[in-house]
Amino acid sequence: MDNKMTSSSMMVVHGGSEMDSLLRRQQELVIQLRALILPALRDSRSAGLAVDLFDGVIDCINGVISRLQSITAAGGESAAAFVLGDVISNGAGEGQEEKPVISNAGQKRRRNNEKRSRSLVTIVPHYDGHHWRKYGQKKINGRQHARSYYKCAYTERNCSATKTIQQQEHNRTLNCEDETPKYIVVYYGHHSCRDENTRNGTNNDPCMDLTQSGKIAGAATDFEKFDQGDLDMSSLMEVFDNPELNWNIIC
DNA sequence: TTTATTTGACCATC
DNA sequence: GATGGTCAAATAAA
Repeated sequence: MDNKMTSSSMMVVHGGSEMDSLLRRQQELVIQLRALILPALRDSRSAGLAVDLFDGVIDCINGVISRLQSITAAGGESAAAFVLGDVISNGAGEGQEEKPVISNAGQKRRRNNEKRSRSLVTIVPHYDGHHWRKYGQKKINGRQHARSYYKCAYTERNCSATKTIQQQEHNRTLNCEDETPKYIVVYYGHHSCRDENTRNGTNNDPCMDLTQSGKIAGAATDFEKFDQGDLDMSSLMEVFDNPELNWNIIC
């Protein structure tokens, strides 16, 4: 995937911050690959398996980053300032500081950022293997595009997972000159509906049912763009190598 | 008729 | 008071 990765393991001892950046880069690439592959998986079982695998890889990377942080902190070396599990640190928070919410009182309150699981930038924000229902849209102060709010379509299963999608603004000063719209997707909470199916020993995950519903939050148009038949690695690499797609996450 | 989306209002937090 | 997150009625689409 990235040739730079092959030599990264040699930098652990003396290059903590460099290792950080390499790991972050690896994590970004995995997340991008996840966003690319999931739309092409028509079979819901395959999509579910792919989500599990990708999440497992991402979690492993997070674990390594966490270990590395603790090592560099103990050694007095300044670790790179990034948020674990958050690919686009600072940017994903929309300028908000990560402050814990103390009170649980009241139905409507600002989101508890501690619930945030992960975030990413993708050109296919609706394809993450889950079935979402849009429940709101808000114009965010200082933002060109409105933010959309989604929750898991299976809230009757006590699934509390939510996500927000916001189109990323063009920033030509930072080498983002392509016209392909990108979206910042921030995930919150946890898919308990998925756990339920896992416990039952089935793969019939309603969250993963990408093919049966044609109304997955604006998915149809995006799916047509990316459903080009079976994937093969050579063509996949061509996509990544395509400068027009500009796979840089942090712009 | 059912289901999903839109949108204004409400509420919590800053 | 400003802002962001959520609710719920109205509306649109299948």
